[in-house]
Amino acid sequence: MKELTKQQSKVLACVEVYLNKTGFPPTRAEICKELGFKSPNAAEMHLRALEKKGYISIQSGSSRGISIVKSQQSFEKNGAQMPVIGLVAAGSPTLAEENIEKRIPCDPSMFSDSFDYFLKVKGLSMIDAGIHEDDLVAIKKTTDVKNGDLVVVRLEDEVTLKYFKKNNHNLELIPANKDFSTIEVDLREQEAFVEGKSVGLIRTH
Amino acid sequence: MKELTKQQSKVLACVEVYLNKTGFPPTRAEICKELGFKSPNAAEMHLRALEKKGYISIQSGSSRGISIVKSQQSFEKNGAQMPVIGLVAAGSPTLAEENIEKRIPCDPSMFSDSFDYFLKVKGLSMIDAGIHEDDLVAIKKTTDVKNGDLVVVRLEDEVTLKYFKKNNHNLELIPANKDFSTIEVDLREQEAFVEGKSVGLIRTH
DNA sequence: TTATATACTGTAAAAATATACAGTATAAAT
DNA sequence: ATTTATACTGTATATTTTTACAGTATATAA
Repeated sequence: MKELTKQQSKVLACVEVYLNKTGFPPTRAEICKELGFKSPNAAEMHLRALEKKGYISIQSGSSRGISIVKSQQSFEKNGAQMPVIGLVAAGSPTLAEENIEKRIPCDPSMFSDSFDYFLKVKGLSMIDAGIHEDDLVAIKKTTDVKNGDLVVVRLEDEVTLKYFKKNNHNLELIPANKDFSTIEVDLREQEAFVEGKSVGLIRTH
Repeated sequence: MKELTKQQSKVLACVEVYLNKTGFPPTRAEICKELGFKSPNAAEMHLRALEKKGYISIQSGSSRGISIVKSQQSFEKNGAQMPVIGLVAAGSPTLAEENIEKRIPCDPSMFSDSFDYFLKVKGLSMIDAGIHEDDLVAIKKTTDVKNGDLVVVRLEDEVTLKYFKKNNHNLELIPANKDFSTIEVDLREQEAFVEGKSVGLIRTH
Protein backbone atom coordinates (compact mmCIF):
# COMPACT_ATOMS: atom_id res chain seq x y z
CA MET A 1 0.00 0.00 0.00
CA LYS A 2 1.33 3.36 -1.03
CA GLU A 3 2.36 5.86 1.60
CA LEU A 4 0.15 8.83 2.37
CA THR A 5 1.30 12.43 2.56
CA LYS A 6 0.69 14.26 5.81
CA GLN A 7 -2.35 16.07 4.45
CA GLN A 8 -3.85 12.99 2.85
CA SER A 9 -3.52 11.21 6.17
CA LYS A 10 -5.33 14.08 7.87
CA VAL A 11 -8.16 13.94 5.37
CA LEU A 12 -8.54 10.18 5.77
CA ALA A 13 -8.61 10.55 9.54
CA CYS A 14 -11.20 13.30 9.19
CA VAL A 15 -13.44 11.06 7.09
CA GLU A 16 -13.08 8.22 9.58
CA VAL A 17 -13.85 10.42 12.58
CA TYR A 18 -16.88 11.91 10.85
CA LEU A 19 -18.11 8.47 9.89
CA ASN A 20 -17.69 7.23 13.43
CA LYS A 21 -19.51 10.20 14.84
CA THR A 22 -22.43 10.54 12.44
CA GLY A 23 -22.71 7.20 10.70
CA PHE A 24 -22.35 8.70 7.24
CA PRO A 25 -19.41 10.21 5.32
CA PRO A 26 -18.67 13.95 5.13
CA THR A 27 -19.08 16.21 2.10
CA ARG A 28 -16.12 18.04 0.57
CA ALA A 29 -17.28 21.22 2.27
CA GLU A 30 -17.46 19.55 5.67
CA ILE A 31 -13.95 18.21 5.34
CA CYS A 32 -12.80 21.73 4.47
CA LYS A 33 -14.50 23.17 7.51
CA GLU A 34 -12.96 20.54 9.76
CA LEU A 35 -9.44 20.95 8.42
CA GLY A 36 -9.53 24.69 7.72
CA PHE A 37 -9.44 24.56 3.92
CA LYS A 38 -11.20 27.34 2.12
CA SER A 39 -11.98 25.58 -1.13
CA PRO A 40 -13.94 22.37 -1.61
CA ASN A 41 -11.44 21.52 -4.29
CA ALA A 42 -8.77 21.07 -1.64
CA ALA A 43 -10.74 18.21 -0.13
CA GLU A 44 -11.59 16.90 -3.59
CA MET A 45 -7.95 16.59 -4.61
CA HIS A 46 -7.00 14.78 -1.42
CA LEU A 47 -9.93 12.38 -1.79
CA ARG A 48 -8.92 11.60 -5.36
CA ALA A 49 -5.38 10.90 -4.17
CA LEU A 50 -6.69 8.64 -1.40
CA GLU A 51 -8.80 6.78 -3.95
CA LYS A 52 -5.87 6.36 -6.32
CA LYS A 53 -3.78 4.95 -3.46
CA GLY A 54 -6.53 2.51 -2.55
CA TYR A 55 -7.51 3.81 0.88
CA ILE A 56 -11.04 4.84 -0.02
CA SER A 57 -13.46 4.39 -2.84
CA ILE A 58 -15.60 7.18 -4.24
CA GLN A 59 -19.00 6.57 -5.77
CA SER A 60 -18.99 9.11 -8.56
CA GLY A 61 -22.02 11.36 -8.68
CA SER A 62 -23.29 10.34 -5.27
CA SER A 63 -23.31 12.78 -2.41
CA ARG A 64 -21.18 11.61 0.50
CA GLY A 65 -20.25 8.64 -1.65
CA ILE A 66 -17.06 7.85 0.22
CA SER A 67 -16.32 4.46 1.71
CA ILE A 68 -13.24 3.39 3.62
CA VAL A 69 -11.36 0.58 1.93
CA LYS A 70 -8.37 0.45 4.23
CA SER A 71 -8.37 2.25 7.53
CA GLN A 72 -5.04 3.94 8.20
CA GLN A 73 -4.92 3.01 11.86
CA SER A 74 -6.41 0.15 13.87
CA PHE A 75 -8.91 2.93 14.30
CA GLU A 76 -12.57 2.15 13.78
CA LYS A 77 -11.62 -1.51 13.37
CA ASN A 78 -14.20 -4.21 13.25
CA GLY A 79 -15.36 -4.09 16.80
CA ALA A 80 -15.35 -1.60 19.56
CA GLN A 81 -12.47 -1.34 21.99
CA MET A 82 -13.87 -1.35 25.48
CA PRO A 83 -11.87 0.54 28.10
CA VAL A 84 -10.49 -1.08 31.24
CA ILE A 85 -10.44 1.06 34.35
CA GLY A 86 -8.60 0.25 37.55
CA LEU A 87 -10.58 0.22 40.76
CA VAL A 88 -8.87 3.36 41.96
CA ALA A 89 -9.10 4.08 45.66
CA ALA A 90 -9.69 7.78 45.15
CA GLY A 91 -12.43 9.22 42.99
CA SER A 92 -14.94 7.52 40.79
CA PRO A 93 -14.01 5.29 37.89
CA THR A 94 -14.27 7.80 35.11
CA LEU A 95 -13.68 7.20 31.45
CA ALA A 96 -11.12 9.99 31.28
CA GLU A 97 -8.22 8.94 29.12
CA GLU A 98 -5.71 8.92 31.98
CA ASN A 99 -7.73 6.34 33.91
CA ILE A 100 -7.90 3.87 31.06
CA GLU A 101 -5.38 1.10 31.63
CA LYS A 102 -5.94 -0.49 28.25
CA ARG A 103 -8.66 -1.37 25.80
CA ILE A 104 -10.03 -4.77 24.94
CA PRO A 105 -11.45 -5.55 21.53
CA CYS A 106 -14.94 -6.79 22.21
CA ASP A 107 -18.52 -5.94 21.58
CA PRO A 108 -20.50 -3.91 24.15
CA SER A 109 -23.43 -6.21 23.44
CA MET A 110 -21.59 -9.44 24.22
CA PHE A 111 -23.46 -9.87 27.51
CA SER A 112 -27.21 -9.97 27.97
CA ASP A 113 -27.15 -6.25 28.73
CA SER A 114 -24.84 -3.68 27.16
CA PHE A 115 -21.97 -2.24 29.17
CA ASP A 116 -19.75 0.82 29.15
CA TYR A 117 -16.40 -0.23 30.58
CA PHE A 118 -14.49 -2.93 32.40
CA LEU A 119 -13.53 -2.46 36.02
CA LYS A 120 -10.40 -4.28 37.15
CA VAL A 121 -11.08 -5.97 40.47
CA LYS A 122 -8.78 -5.37 43.45
CA GLY A 123 -8.86 -7.54 46.56
CA LEU A 124 -10.66 -10.70 47.49
CA SER A 125 -13.93 -9.41 48.93
CA MET A 126 -16.06 -11.08 46.22
CA ILE A 127 -14.14 -14.33 45.89
CA ASP A 128 -17.04 -16.55 46.94
CA ALA A 129 -18.93 -15.15 43.94
CA GLY A 130 -16.09 -16.43 41.78
CA ILE A 131 -14.71 -12.92 41.30
CA HIS A 132 -10.95 -12.90 41.65
CA GLU A 133 -8.33 -10.21 41.84
CA ASP A 134 -7.62 -8.74 38.38
CA ASP A 135 -10.86 -10.09 36.92
CA LEU A 136 -12.53 -7.55 34.66
CA VAL A 137 -16.12 -6.84 35.56
CA ALA A 138 -18.26 -5.37 32.77
CA ILE A 139 -20.04 -2.31 34.13
CA LYS A 140 -23.12 -0.66 32.72
CA LYS A 141 -23.39 2.95 33.83
CA THR A 142 -26.77 3.27 35.52
CA THR A 143 -28.32 4.22 38.83
CA ASP A 144 -31.21 1.85 38.22
CA VAL A 145 -30.18 -1.05 40.46
CA LYS A 146 -32.16 -3.61 42.44
CA ASN A 147 -31.42 -5.46 45.65
CA GLY A 148 -29.12 -8.35 44.89
CA ASP A 149 -27.42 -6.63 41.95
CA LEU A 150 -23.65 -6.53 41.85
CA VAL A 151 -22.97 -2.80 41.85
CA VAL A 152 -20.17 -0.26 41.77
CA VAL A 153 -20.71 2.26 44.55
CA ARG A 154 -18.68 5.28 45.54
CA LEU A 155 -18.54 6.20 49.22
CA GLU A 156 -16.59 9.37 49.84
CA ASP A 157 -13.49 8.75 47.71
CA GLU A 158 -13.67 5.00 47.94
CA VAL A 159 -15.03 2.90 45.08
CA THR A 160 -16.22 -0.60 45.81
CA LEU A 161 -17.81 -3.56 44.08
CA LYS A 162 -20.40 -5.30 46.25
CA TYR A 163 -23.87 -6.78 46.30
CA PHE A 164 -26.54 -4.11 46.74
CA LYS A 165 -29.27 -4.13 49.37
CA LYS A 166 -31.29 -1.10 50.35
CA ASN A 167 -34.16 -0.61 52.78
CA ASN A 168 -35.32 2.99 53.04
CA HIS A 169 -32.29 4.97 54.21
CA ASN A 170 -30.30 1.91 55.15
CA LEU A 171 -27.85 0.75 52.48
CA GLU A 172 -25.93 -2.49 52.80
CA LEU A 173 -22.99 -3.33 50.58
CA ILE A 174 -22.47 -7.05 50.97
CA PRO A 175 -19.21 -8.83 50.13
CA ALA A 176 -18.94 -12.46 49.07
CA ASN A 177 -16.20 -13.50 51.47
CA LYS A 178 -16.77 -14.46 55.09
CA ASP A 179 -13.55 -12.71 56.11
CA PHE A 180 -15.03 -9.36 55.05
CA SER A 181 -17.93 -7.61 56.71
CA THR A 182 -20.91 -5.88 55.20
CA ILE A 183 -20.58 -2.12 54.79
CA GLU A 184 -23.59 -0.43 56.30
CA VAL A 185 -24.43 3.13 55.33
CA ASP A 186 -27.11 5.35 56.82
CA LEU A 187 -27.99 7.47 53.81
CA ARG A 188 -29.17 10.29 56.11
CA GLU A 189 -25.62 10.67 57.36
CA GLN A 190 -23.49 9.72 54.39
CA GLU A 191 -23.84 9.93 50.65
CA ALA A 192 -23.43 6.93 48.39
CA PHE A 193 -23.25 7.14 44.62
CA VAL A 194 -24.22 4.18 42.47
CA GLU A 195 -21.89 4.32 39.50
CA GLY A 196 -23.29 1.30 37.72
CA LYS A 197 -23.89 -2.40 37.88
CA SER A 198 -22.13 -5.47 36.65
CA VAL A 199 -23.58 -7.26 33.64
CA GLY A 200 -20.74 -9.73 33.20
CA LEU A 201 -17.18 -10.69 33.83
CA ILE A 202 -14.13 -11.70 31.87
CA ARG A 203 -10.86 -13.21 32.99
CA THR A 204 -7.70 -13.92 31.09
CA HIS A 205 -6.00 -17.21 31.87
CA MET B 1 -39.22 0.32 21.71
CA LYS B 2 -42.27 0.77 19.54
CA GLU B 3 -43.24 -1.86 17.02
CA LEU B 4 -42.62 -1.30 13.34
CA THR B 5 -45.16 -1.81 10.58
CA LYS B 6 -44.26 -4.26 7.84
CA GLN B 7 -43.28 -1.51 5.42
CA GLN B 8 -41.28 0.43 7.98
CA SER B 9 -39.38 -2.74 8.76
CA LYS B 10 -38.64 -3.20 5.06
CA VAL B 11 -37.34 0.35 4.77
CA LEU B 12 -35.10 -0.06 7.82
CA ALA B 13 -33.73 -3.31 6.41
CA CYS B 14 -33.15 -1.59 3.10
CA VAL B 15 -31.14 1.18 4.77
CA GLU B 16 -29.09 -1.37 6.69
CA VAL B 17 -28.36 -3.47 3.62
CA TYR B 18 -27.38 -0.41 1.61
CA LEU B 19 -25.13 0.79 4.41
CA ASN B 20 -23.47 -2.61 4.65
CA LYS B 21 -22.91 -2.76 0.93
CA THR B 22 -21.73 0.75 0.19
CA GLY B 23 -20.59 2.21 3.52
CA PHE B 24 -22.97 5.16 3.31
CA PRO B 25 -26.74 5.53 3.66
CA PRO B 26 -29.16 5.58 0.72
CA THR B 27 -31.11 8.57 -0.59
CA ARG B 28 -34.91 8.63 -0.63
CA ALA B 29 -34.86 7.89 -4.34
CA GLU B 30 -32.58 4.91 -3.88
CA ILE B 31 -34.85 3.43 -1.22
CA CYS B 32 -37.77 3.85 -3.63
CA LYS B 33 -35.91 2.08 -6.41
CA GLU B 34 -34.99 -0.78 -4.10
CA LEU B 35 -38.49 -1.27 -2.72
CA GLY B 36 -40.45 -0.38 -5.84
CA PHE B 37 -41.97 2.89 -4.66
CA LYS B 38 -42.61 5.50 -7.30
CA SER B 39 -42.45 8.62 -5.15
CA PRO B 40 -39.57 9.77 -2.98
CA ASN B 41 -42.18 10.87 -0.50
CA ALA B 42 -43.02 7.24 0.21
CA ALA B 43 -39.51 6.68 1.52
CA GLU B 44 -39.58 10.03 3.30
CA MET B 45 -42.69 9.16 5.27
CA HIS B 46 -41.33 5.81 6.37
CA LEU B 47 -38.04 7.37 7.40
CA ARG B 48 -39.87 9.95 9.51
CA ALA B 49 -41.85 7.19 11.17
CA LEU B 50 -38.65 5.25 11.87
CA GLU B 51 -37.13 8.37 13.37
CA LYS B 52 -40.15 9.02 15.56
CA LYS B 53 -39.99 5.43 16.81
CA GLY B 54 -36.32 5.80 17.63
CA TYR B 55 -34.81 3.35 15.14
CA ILE B 56 -32.87 5.89 13.10
CA SER B 57 -31.86 9.51 13.34
CA ILE B 58 -32.06 11.91 10.44
CA GLN B 59 -29.71 14.85 10.05
CA SER B 60 -32.02 17.43 8.58
CA GLY B 61 -30.76 19.11 5.44
CA SER B 62 -27.92 16.66 4.93
CA SER B 63 -27.94 14.32 1.99
CA ARG B 64 -27.91 10.68 3.06
CA GLY B 65 -28.07 11.95 6.63
CA ILE B 66 -29.48 8.74 8.05
CA SER B 67 -27.87 6.87 10.90
CA ILE B 68 -29.01 3.65 12.51
CA VAL B 69 -29.84 4.05 16.20
CA LYS B 70 -31.20 0.60 16.83
CA SER B 71 -30.71 -2.14 14.31
CA GLN B 72 -33.79 -4.30 13.95
CA GLN B 73 -31.76 -7.47 13.78
CA SER B 74 -28.34 -8.35 15.13
CA PHE B 75 -27.72 -7.84 11.44
CA GLU B 76 -24.78 -5.82 10.11
CA LYS B 77 -22.64 -6.54 13.15
CA ASN B 78 -19.04 -5.89 12.35
CA GLY B 79 -17.37 -8.19 14.82
CA ALA B 80 -17.15 -11.92 14.85
CA GLN B 81 -19.68 -14.12 16.55
CA MET B 82 -17.93 -16.73 18.66
CA PRO B 83 -19.74 -20.03 19.10
CA VAL B 84 -20.73 -21.44 22.48
CA ILE B 85 -20.55 -25.20 22.86
CA GLY B 86 -22.04 -27.17 25.71
CA LEU B 87 -19.74 -29.50 27.62
CA VAL B 88 -21.43 -32.55 26.20
CA ALA B 89 -20.84 -35.79 28.05
CA ALA B 90 -20.47 -37.80 24.89
CA GLY B 91 -18.05 -37.00 22.11
CA SER B 92 -15.68 -34.11 21.74
CA PRO B 93 -16.80 -30.49 21.67
CA THR B 94 -16.93 -29.98 17.94
CA LEU B 95 -17.86 -26.86 16.07
CA ALA B 96 -20.53 -28.64 14.09
CA GLU B 97 -23.59 -26.46 13.78
CA GLU B 98 -25.81 -28.78 15.83
CA ASN B 99 -23.52 -28.43 18.85
CA ILE B 100 -23.54 -24.64 18.87
CA GLU B 101 -25.89 -23.39 21.56
CA LYS B 102 -25.59 -19.76 20.53
CA ARG B 103 -23.08 -17.19 19.36
CA ILE B 104 -21.66 -14.27 21.25
CA PRO B 105 -20.54 -11.08 19.50
CA CYS B 106 -16.95 -10.65 20.55
CA ASP B 107 -13.48 -10.54 19.15
CA PRO B 108 -11.37 -13.74 19.10
CA SER B 109 -8.42 -11.56 20.13
CA MET B 110 -10.03 -10.17 23.26
CA PHE B 111 -7.84 -12.30 25.51
CA SER B 112 -4.06 -12.40 25.56
CA ASP B 113 -4.20 -15.40 23.24
CA SER B 114 -6.75 -15.98 20.48
CA PHE B 115 -9.46 -18.58 20.95
CA ASP B 116 -11.80 -20.66 18.81
CA TYR B 117 -14.94 -21.22 20.84
CA PHE B 118 -16.57 -20.92 24.23
CA LEU B 119 -17.20 -24.02 26.30
CA LYS B 120 -20.11 -23.85 28.69
CA VAL B 121 -19.08 -25.24 32.07
CA LYS B 122 -21.10 -28.00 33.72
CA GLY B 123 -20.64 -28.94 37.35
CA LEU B 124 -18.61 -27.53 40.20
CA SER B 125 -15.30 -29.30 39.83
CA MET B 126 -13.37 -26.06 39.17
CA ILE B 127 -15.18 -23.81 41.60
CA ASP B 128 -12.09 -23.02 43.68
CA ALA B 129 -10.56 -21.54 40.53
CA GLY B 130 -13.55 -19.23 40.36
CA ILE B 131 -15.10 -21.20 37.52
CA HIS B 132 -18.80 -21.64 38.09
CA GLU B 133 -21.51 -23.65 36.42
CA ASP B 134 -22.59 -22.01 33.14
CA ASP B 135 -19.46 -19.87 32.92
CA LEU B 136 -18.11 -19.73 29.38
CA VAL B 137 -14.48 -20.72 29.07
CA ALA B 138 -12.68 -19.46 25.98
CA ILE B 139 -10.90 -22.40 24.36
CA LYS B 140 -8.03 -22.28 21.94
CA LYS B 141 -7.77 -25.44 19.88
CA THR B 142 -4.26 -26.76 20.44
CA THR B 143 -2.42 -29.80 21.69
CA ASP B 144 0.49 -27.68 22.86
CA VAL B 145 -0.21 -27.51 26.58
CA LYS B 146 2.04 -27.26 29.62
CA ASN B 147 1.67 -28.53 33.16
CA GLY B 148 -0.61 -26.20 35.07
CA ASP B 149 -2.65 -25.15 32.04
CA LEU B 150 -6.41 -25.34 32.22
CA VAL B 151 -7.22 -27.80 29.46
CA VAL B 152 -10.09 -29.52 27.72
CA VAL B 153 -9.37 -33.23 27.55
CA ARG B 154 -11.38 -36.05 26.09
CA LEU B 155 -11.20 -39.48 27.75
CA GLU B 156 -13.18 -42.09 25.90
CA ASP B 157 -16.45 -40.25 25.30
CA GLU B 158 -16.13 -37.98 28.28
CA VAL B 159 -14.98 -34.37 27.91
CA THR B 160 -13.61 -32.58 30.93
CA LEU B 161 -12.09 -29.25 31.92
CA LYS B 162 -9.23 -29.64 34.40
CA TYR B 163 -5.72 -28.56 35.25
CA PHE B 164 -3.13 -30.48 33.28
CA LYS B 165 -0.16 -32.33 34.74
CA LYS B 166 1.85 -34.94 32.92
CA ASN B 167 4.92 -36.95 33.85
CA ASN B 168 5.98 -39.42 31.19
CA HIS B 169 3.04 -41.74 30.70
CA ASN B 170 1.24 -40.61 33.81
CA LEU B 171 -1.41 -37.93 33.19
CA GLU B 172 -3.20 -36.16 36.03
CA LEU B 173 -6.32 -34.08 35.47
CA ILE B 174 -6.68 -32.00 38.60
CA PRO B 175 -9.93 -30.36 39.70
CA ALA B 176 -10.17 -27.22 41.82
CA ASN B 177 -12.63 -28.51 44.39
CA LYS B 178 -11.66 -30.60 47.38
CA ASP B 179 -14.84 -32.67 46.99
CA PHE B 180 -13.59 -33.95 43.63
CA SER B 181 -10.64 -36.21 43.10
CA THR B 182 -7.88 -36.06 40.56
CA ILE B 183 -8.36 -38.20 37.48
CA GLU B 184 -5.26 -40.29 36.90
CA VAL B 185 -4.62 -41.84 33.52
CA ASP B 186 -1.91 -44.25 32.55
CA LEU B 187 -1.38 -43.35 28.92
CA ARG B 188 -0.08 -46.83 28.17
CA GLU B 189 -3.50 -48.19 28.99
CA GLN B 190 -5.90 -45.44 27.99
CA GLU B 191 -5.92 -42.72 25.38
CA ALA B 192 -6.44 -39.06 26.23
CA PHE B 193 -6.98 -36.34 23.66
CA VAL B 194 -6.15 -32.75 24.44
CA GLU B 195 -8.76 -30.69 22.62
CA GLY B 196 -7.45 -27.31 23.64
CA LYS B 197 -6.70 -25.00 26.50
CA SER B 198 -8.45 -22.16 28.19
CA VAL B 199 -7.24 -18.63 27.48
CA GLY B 200 -10.01 -16.82 29.33
CA LEU B 201 -13.45 -16.85 30.77
CA ILE B 202 -16.63 -14.84 30.56
CA ARG B 203 -19.70 -14.85 32.73
CA THR B 204 -23.01 -13.06 32.33
CA HIS B 205 -24.47 -11.59 35.49
C1' DT C 1 16.15 26.88 -15.28
C1' DT C 2 12.45 24.14 -16.05
C1' DA C 3 9.74 20.74 -14.82
C1' DT C 4 6.99 18.12 -11.42
C1' DA C 5 4.47 17.16 -7.26
C1' DT C 6 2.05 18.91 -3.39
C1' DA C 7 -1.18 21.96 -1.65
C1' DC C 8 -4.08 24.89 -1.93
C1' DT C 9 -7.94 29.52 -3.34
C1' DG C 10 -12.02 30.99 -5.79
C1' DT C 11 -15.88 30.44 -8.79
C1' DA C 12 -19.51 28.42 -11.03
C1' DA C 13 -22.61 25.26 -13.06
C1' DA C 14 -24.77 20.85 -13.37
C1' DA C 15 -26.56 17.20 -10.88
C1' DA C 16 -28.21 15.11 -6.79
C1' DT C 17 -31.08 15.43 -2.89
C1' DA C 18 -34.32 16.69 0.76
C1' DT C 19 -38.57 17.99 1.50
C1' DA C 20 -42.97 20.47 1.24
C1' DC C 21 -47.62 20.27 -0.72
C1' DA C 22 -51.64 18.34 -2.94
C1' DG C 23 -53.79 14.30 -3.90
C1' DT C 24 -55.55 9.01 -4.10
C1' DA C 25 -56.66 4.44 -2.14
C1' DT C 26 -57.66 1.03 1.36
C1' DA C 27 -58.59 -1.24 5.60
C1' DA C 28 -59.86 -0.96 10.36
C1' DA C 29 -62.02 1.48 14.08
C1' DT C 30 -65.76 4.33 16.01
C1' DA D 1 -71.23 6.69 7.88
C1' DT D 2 -67.20 8.98 9.19
C1' DT D 3 -62.92 9.17 11.04
C1' DT D 4 -58.19 7.54 11.48
C1' DA D 5 -53.95 5.24 10.24
C1' DT D 6 -51.21 3.29 6.74
C1' DA D 7 -49.38 3.60 2.35
C1' DC D 8 -48.62 5.47 -1.25
C1' DT D 9 -48.32 8.85 -6.41
C1' DG D 10 -46.88 13.04 -8.62
C1' DT D 11 -44.90 17.50 -8.81
C1' DA D 12 -42.07 21.18 -7.66
C1' DT D 13 -38.45 23.75 -5.54
C1' DA D 14 -34.88 25.21 -2.54
C1' DT D 15 -30.75 23.48 -1.02
C1' DT D 16 -26.87 20.55 -0.96
C1' DT D 17 -23.26 18.58 -3.24
C1' DT D 18 -20.13 17.17 -6.79
C1' DT D 19 -17.03 18.45 -9.85
C1' DA D 20 -14.82 20.95 -13.57
C1' DC D 21 -11.88 24.91 -14.65
C1' DA D 22 -8.65 28.65 -13.91
C1' DG D 23 -5.31 30.25 -10.97
C1' DT D 24 -1.41 30.86 -7.02
C1' DA D 25 2.44 29.34 -4.13
C1' DT D 26 6.21 26.42 -2.62
C1' DA D 27 9.49 22.88 -2.37
C1' DT D 28 12.18 19.31 -4.72
C1' DA D 29 14.30 17.09 -8.61
C1' DA D 30 16.43 17.01 -13.20
